[in-house]
Order: sequence, then structure tokens, then C-alpha cells
Amino acid sequence: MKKMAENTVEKTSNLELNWARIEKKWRKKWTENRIFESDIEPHKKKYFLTVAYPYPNSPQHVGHGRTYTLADVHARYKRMQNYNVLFPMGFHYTGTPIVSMSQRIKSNDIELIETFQQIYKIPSKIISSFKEPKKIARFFHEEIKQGMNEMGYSIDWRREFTTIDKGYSKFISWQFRNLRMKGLIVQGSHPVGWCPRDQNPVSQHDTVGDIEPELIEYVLIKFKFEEQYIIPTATLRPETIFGVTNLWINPDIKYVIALVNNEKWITTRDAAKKLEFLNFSVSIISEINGSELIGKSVLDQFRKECVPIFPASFVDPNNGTGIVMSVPAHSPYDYQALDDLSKNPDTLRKYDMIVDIVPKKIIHTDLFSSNDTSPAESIVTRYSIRDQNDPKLEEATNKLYSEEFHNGVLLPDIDLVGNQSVLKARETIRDKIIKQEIGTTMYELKNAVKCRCGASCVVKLLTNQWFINYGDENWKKLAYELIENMEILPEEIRQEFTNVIDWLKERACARKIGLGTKLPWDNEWIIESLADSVIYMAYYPLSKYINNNIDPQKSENKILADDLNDSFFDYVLLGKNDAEAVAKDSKISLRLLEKIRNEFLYFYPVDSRHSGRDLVPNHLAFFIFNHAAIFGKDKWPKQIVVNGSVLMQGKKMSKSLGNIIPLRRAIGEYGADSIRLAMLASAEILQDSDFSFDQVKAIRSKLFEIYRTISSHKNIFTTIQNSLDHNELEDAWISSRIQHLILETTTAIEKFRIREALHNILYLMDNDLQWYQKRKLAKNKPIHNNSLKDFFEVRIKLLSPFAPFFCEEIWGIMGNHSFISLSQWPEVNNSKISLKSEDNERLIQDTILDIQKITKVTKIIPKKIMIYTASEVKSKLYKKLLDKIHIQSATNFGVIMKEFVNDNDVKDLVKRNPDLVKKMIDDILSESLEVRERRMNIDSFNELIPLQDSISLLISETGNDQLKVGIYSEDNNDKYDPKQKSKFARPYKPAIYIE
RNA sequence: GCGGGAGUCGCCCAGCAUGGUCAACGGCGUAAGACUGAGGCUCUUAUCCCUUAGGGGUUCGUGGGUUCAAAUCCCAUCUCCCGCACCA
Repeated sequence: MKKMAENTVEKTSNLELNWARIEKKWRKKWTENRIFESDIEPHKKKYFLTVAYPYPNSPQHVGHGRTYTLADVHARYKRMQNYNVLFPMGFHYTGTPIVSMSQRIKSNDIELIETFQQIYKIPSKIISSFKEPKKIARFFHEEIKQGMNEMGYSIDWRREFTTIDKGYSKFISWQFRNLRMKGLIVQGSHPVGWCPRDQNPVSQHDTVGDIEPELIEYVLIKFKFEEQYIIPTATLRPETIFGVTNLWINPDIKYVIALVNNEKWITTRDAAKKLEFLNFSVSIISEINGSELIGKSVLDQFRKECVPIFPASFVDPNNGTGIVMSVPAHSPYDYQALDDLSKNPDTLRKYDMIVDIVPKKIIHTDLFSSNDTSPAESIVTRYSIRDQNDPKLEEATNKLYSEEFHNGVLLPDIDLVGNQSVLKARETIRDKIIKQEIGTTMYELKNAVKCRCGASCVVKLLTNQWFINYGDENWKKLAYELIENMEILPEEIRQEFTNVIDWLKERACARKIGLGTKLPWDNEWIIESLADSVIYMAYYPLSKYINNNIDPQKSENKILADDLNDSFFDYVLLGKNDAEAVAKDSKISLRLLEKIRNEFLYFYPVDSRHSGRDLVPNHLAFFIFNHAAIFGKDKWPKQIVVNGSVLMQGKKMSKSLGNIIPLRRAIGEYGADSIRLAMLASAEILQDSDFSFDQVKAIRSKLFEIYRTISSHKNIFTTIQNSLDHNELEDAWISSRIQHLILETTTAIEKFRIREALHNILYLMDNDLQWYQKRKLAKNKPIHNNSLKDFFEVRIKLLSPFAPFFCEEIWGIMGNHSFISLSQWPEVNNSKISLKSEDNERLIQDTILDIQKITKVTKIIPKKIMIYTASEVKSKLYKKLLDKIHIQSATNFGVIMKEFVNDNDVKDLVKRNPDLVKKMIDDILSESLEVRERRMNIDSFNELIPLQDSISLLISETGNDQLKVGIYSEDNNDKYDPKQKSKFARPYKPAIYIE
């Protein structure tokens, strides 16, 4: 068919909006009018919403922006729904990365300095000030704050704080004393990856190549040698002690004899060192060559049996103790080494040995026949292994170990653990060996890890480490109770929270270095960053009143951080004790104390907490636990909203890819609103969203188009229009559509289906507008009228939480002198919902579609179009069918027919034309429930009315002004129907004849 | 191993909660046309196959099942991605 009619909107030249000017203007107005500052308003419902505060060790990039933007949209949306919204922000200085950054600056680390210079464009003078950690934090703090303002976040900045402010530290001390009193802080030892040079734990981002240090626990089994010595072997499979036939020692390396916890051990020098880090007392006595031990025998204290020591080159001195026990039936290496040895007469002669070992099978799995002498032998044959240096041995070993771990059962004649699973037997034997002191355990790094400083890492056993005991059963119960009563959005992620609560156990909560608050009862320790950031939302209502300056001058509404003490927090946050006593104790005026308490009571609990999904297994879980422990149920948070991360043009953002775009730079280039929309529109909340500047540009031009459309219709907002202008079918329709869009968009936002909401606002609304304009244009009627005014007003309001600067500007263009940020969220007007209108326009659209299909297939260029609506009796039948299907849910053709042939109203029609009934049943079944419902609720629908109304559109669509259109009811005897098409008419499916 | 998630029309990606308006949104690409001196941008139309009357056929990782009806629900199966701690 023909192209759509020309857009009536005047083609404006490709002038861009001056986004920077608009943003600056509204930022200034918002600040001047302090519209985002919230205080107690007793008669208004409050909404307290927080988002995880930033760690200021770099500027914000577009990836950070997503969570904050979502929270801001939420805040703005709630504000428009008349809530007294509190949206505050703080800065998390706590932790080690900033400190280690400053050390890298001190040591003149080129890589870091270049990052600062080239990616972040920081002047050298400032970089040199970064030798002091707080300077780094302060610099990025201001940078991030600027960015947040430029993004238009509606934050109440009066409540801002950092986590190393004195007042905050007092608060955290209170939190920790509180947890400790409840018995939730415990002390113990814990193995960590450790850099011996830095004297610090290492984790992934402290290592060269960002390798996560992986710890494994070996069981050391002590074999007795010549009465006075211990030869310890390290194993992951202590249950295989039953199959040990010999030990392996590497004849080519040196071992040491060392006094380890008052026993004389023979190990490698490395192993002695490792043991030292694990708090064994170690002093080396002398050296001994591996070869000196070959051929000797040792006593297995577990079985009270002697086994010989044999040489093997596969023994790795860096692994374990450098001595391993040999289980040839179940270890391919051991099997192969024995085989190699027996074929090597030179070696045997050299050490004067005989090898007459029979592998001892102790574990059965279905993978190997029970007749096989040894699984190791089978697998070595299967993999055609050459010798003990064959790389395929590794694979064979993994295969066998994994098989036996999952499916292995100890043979029935084994002591203690006969018939037990490998898993269970391993546990039993391990415990027994340790208990009898014929063995112990040893941690080791699974992978070779280097600290960024260059030193090789080891495992260190930290002692006297402080833990928060998230494993406490009663505490877990409370945590479950909390999330059961909390809304989690999106709901899909709830399961993950439950799992996390389930497996959380003790977690270290203090370290020796970094910024932060000292552990109140042990000054050597600094409270760790994931422990001091779990209930700080409660600090926001207070922070406004706390003066961290040393300046002793107290203003009437401020208290000195120095004056804060536990009884203050107990009273304000928990309502404990008597106000007067507390006031006296803390030197704070009773009036002010009550005021602060009231402010806390007014704003707490948190109504919504936003964060990225990466924080679910840590921060958010701790947030839940700590609230459950410290606060009463009425102060438990009500909602968590979790969002996915941001990809940059489909790739993960990383420094090495060079695709980290600082947020402020992006704003400068494209404007805040376009960035905000691009972040939110590209994916549903839990998915990773793919950010690209192409999309930002597309959105920016979409906004510009909205601007152009609205400004070209500017006069509709200022002139009062005759209501006769908008009583056409399409006017009722668009009013009805507006109500749907309000309802659907609002529901979507409530559930944080933001992509869907934006899709409605930016695209679906356009479709409706286009249809509406098309109809008006075809009729040659003006489109400047009240329907359009409503449409634009609703659209801009719905858009305003997402694109606040732009919408304020448009709001002004529409003739308003108020802030759209403070306007009312659109509400659904039920009286404007018109079911009939929706069927009207649907019928017109379907009919045009049918005509298009016909002309496409027949290649007719229409001169005449005849449309026949279904006869009255067919409508009656349709109603009856609808009732049958929708209300009685009868769908069986035979059953329905049987009934209708006895129904006087329709029996003639039905008998004459059963096929029609079948078609009508299919028609109804293929409509959605919603449409069926709608048609049930319309008592009479005269199709002639909308079809008559659409003649003008048919003419404009065919592009033929000479087109003759005839619209008849099938019942009309005067109709023009040369091909007898009218009999095919069905309700909502008129028959068509074209020539 | 434990836990979570994904496989859709050339590519990217929506739909799946609440089965029916789904040959399946949108974008990219491709083709034709409008605009232009030419291009770019922009706009229109088309884009699984067949079809001279609004029709039919085959599709949503694979194989089954439930249903009048399945991309959507159930079962099985294959493949891929992410998290697992002392670190923000």
C-alpha cells in the first residue's frame, strides 16, 4: 500500500538541544530551592531509600552509574507519589586498597601513575599528594560527588559523611560492642594467602595477574624412621593409608632435618618454611641428601607396618613435604613409578634394592571390574602411559581420583571404614590420625601465586583473628525471618539470598592495616570494610546533627562527635534507657536528643536498599544479618532491589581493555539524561546491560524528537480548546490508551521492570500517537486538542524520574512554573477507559490488514472496496459462543453444536452452516483472555460505526482519492455484492470485496 | 563439588511469571524507494517458505509429555556463562 502520510510536524533543522545549559539551569534551581532535602513532616508518609555508598579510589565510570541511577529513579518516582523521600549518600573510606594505592604512589609505581594521568586525567601535582591515603579518598570523593550531581541524583547532601569521621567511628564501635555482647563475635585461627614481604593477607586483586589464591588442606602422616626421626608425607587422601606400600623420595634433592614441635622431622627446606608460617615451631638442624634415605624403611604408625623408601623423579620438592606415600593400586603415578623402577636394574643395583611390591587394592568403584588387581594399572594401560614423566599421567590421575571420590567405596575387609564411602572414610581416618597424633594437617597454596610486590605467597595461619559468627544458628533463624518478611526485587533472586544465609559461617571482621575504626576492645585491629558498612543507613538520620570538627563551638543543632557514647546510640537507635540520664551522660541537651531520636523514629526502617547483584553474597547478606541482630523487627528493612552489572559494547569493563569511561566525561559529551536512559533501557534489571554510545545517541535523538513534537504543539497547552474538537472515536480511544499506559507503566516501575516501563514511554506511546495522528489526518481534522495535551503531559511525567533535566525543561515549555520533580504522578482515570473504543480501533486495524493481504496476493489496485459486517443472528451466535467458551469453558465443537441445533435463536444458521460455527469458535479461542473478557463486557457493538469512520483512512491508505467504499450489513438487502462475499462475514471479521 | 543463570527468525536481543492478539518487539545487517549535485544522516517499504481473496506450511538448543492450543507449563537431555569469602 501507500506510504504513511507526511508527518505534519514541521521539519526543524537538525538543531540539537543545549543539554549542558539545561542541566546546569535545573541543577541550580533544584539546589537553590532545596527540593531534595528532607526533614520530618509528621503528616506525610516517609520513604527512606539508600544505595550502597561508593568506595572512593577511582572516579565513577558508567558501570557504577547503573545502581545509583536506578535508586534515583526510585526516589523521584516515590517523591511524585507524594512521599517524603529521603535519599542520602555517604562515602566508604574503610579498607586497604586506598592505603596500598598510596604506597604504590610512594614507591613511584609507573603503571598506577599512568592510569591516573591518562585514563583519569589527574594533574601530576594532585597525584603527588596521593602519598597520603586520605588525600586519595578525598579527591575521588569530591569527584564522585560532582558526578552524582551532574547525573541529577536527588540526594539530600546535608547528611553526607565518610566512614572515618569521628562520629561514624563512634557509631561503629557501638555496633561492635553490641554484637560482642550478643556473643556474635568470636576469636579463632584462620589460614589465609599471605605475602611474607608485605606481612599481609593477599587476595585476588593483590596478586600478579589477579589470581585468586586457592588453599588446600593436606593431611600429614608421620612415618617413623630409625626411632628418632619423623618422615611426614602430605596427602589429600588419608584413607589410602591402607594401601600404602612404600614411600617416595626424590634422590636428586636435598632435605633437611629440623626440630618441628620438638620432633625431628625430615622434609624439604621449603616445607619447613611453610610449616613455620602455619605456626609450627621450626628450627633446622642439618641437611641430608634424598639419596641417603633410599632403600631404608620406615614404620607406618597407623597400621604398625614397615614400608621401604624408593626413589622417584616425579616427586615435586615444592609440593607438600617433598615426600609422598605410595599407593600403587589407586595412584597412577605410584603405579607407574614402581613399574619404572622394577625395569631399571641400574637403580636397583645402585641402592641395593629389590622391588617386589604387590599393589594393595582398597577401594571399589563400578568403573573398574572387581577382578582388576588395581584401578591404577587399568587406567595407566587405558591411557597408554609411557613412564612417570608422561604428561598424560596427570589426566589419568584426575580421572581416577574424581571417580573414586564420587563413587568409591572401601572394600569390606578394611578395618574401621570397610564398606564406607570414600568421602566418609576420609573424614574418619583424618580425624583418627590427628587424634592419635600420628599426623597433623598442613595448608598449602594450590597454585603458585605472586604478590604484586613480587614475593611468592604462602599460607599463613592467623591466630587470634576476630570473626563475626554468621554460622550462629539462632542468628540464621532471625535472618531467614527477616528476608521472609522483606520484598526482594526482582523476586527471582530471593533463592540466592536464602542460599547465602544458609552457607555463611564465621567471617573475619578485622585486619591489621587499612583505614577504618579500631576494634574497641583490641586496638591492634581495624574493623574490616564489609563489617562497618552493614547498618550505616541508621546513621543518616543522625549524621545531619553530628559535628565532626574539632572546633568546640557547638551550634544549637549540632553535637560534637567527642560527646557521642554508647548510651547515646542505645537511646537514639534502640530506645534504651531514660532520655534525661542519657542527655546528662553524653552532655547533649535533652531537646536535641529527643529531636534526633524522633528523626530516627520517623525515617527508620529502610524502605528500600539498592545494590548491584555482586553484593548479594556479601554486603547484602551481612546487611540482613546485622539488622536482624541489632534492631527490633519494626526496624527491619522492607525491601532490597538488586541490579545486574554493565558491559561496555558487549565486553566486561576493564583497564586492560581500555574501555572504562569515566561517568563525568560521558555526561559532558552526551548529556546526563541520555546516559541515564541508555543505562536503564537496554536490559531488564537483573541482567547485565550493554552500554554503548550508539545507543546513547539513539536515545538522545529520541528525546530531541519528543522535544520537537511538543514544542511544535506548544499552543495546545496555552489555549483553551472547544471540546467538540475531541469527541471523535479516536479521541476516546487515545484517552483510553493513556489510562492503560499509565497503569502498565506504573505497575512495571513498582516491580522494577524498568526496561518495560521505558519501552512503554519511549516507543509504545509513539505507536499510539502515530495511529491517532494518522486517523485525524485522514479526516483532515486538527490534532491540536485536549487529548493530545493529556497525552503529552502524561508522557513527560512518566518520563521525568528517568530523564529529569529534560522533563523539567519540557514542563516549562508546556507553560508550567513549578517543578515536574515535585508534581503528581499520573493516576488512572477509570471513567476514561473505553472498552468499545479499543474494539473500534482494533476492528479498523484488522480490516485494513485484511485488505492489504488481499491486494498483496491478488495484485489488485483497488477502485472499489466493499465491506460487509456480520448479520445480527451471527452476532447473537458469537455472544452465545463467547459465553460458552469464556464462562463455561466449553470448547468441544460437537458438544456446542448439539446444543445450538436446539436453540431457536440460532438453529437455522447453525444447521445451514456448521463450518461457520467452527470458524467462530477458533476466532474466539485465538483471542487472548483479556480480549474475550472485554467483548463479554460490551453489550452491543455496531461494527458499522467504526468502519464508517475509517473510510477516510482507507482512502488515504490506498492513496486513491477516487476510491469508492461501501459498508453494509450482511442483512442489508440493498447492498452491492456481486461475488456473494457478504456471507463470509463473521463478527469482528467483516467480509471484504475489492475490485 | 556447591549454588545461580542462559540457549529464540543472518547477527545482537525481547517474549516465558499470568499458554491464545506469536512467523514471534526492537536494533544491526541486507534490498528497494524518497530526500540530496553525489554521499552521509533521516524517512518509507520489504526481509522463514509457498500462495492471483484475507490462506497454508515449517520454526524458538534436543527428545518426550500435558492441552482444543506451547517459545511460554511438566519431564529428560546436550551446550555455554557467572559466584564460592577475609576482598571492595
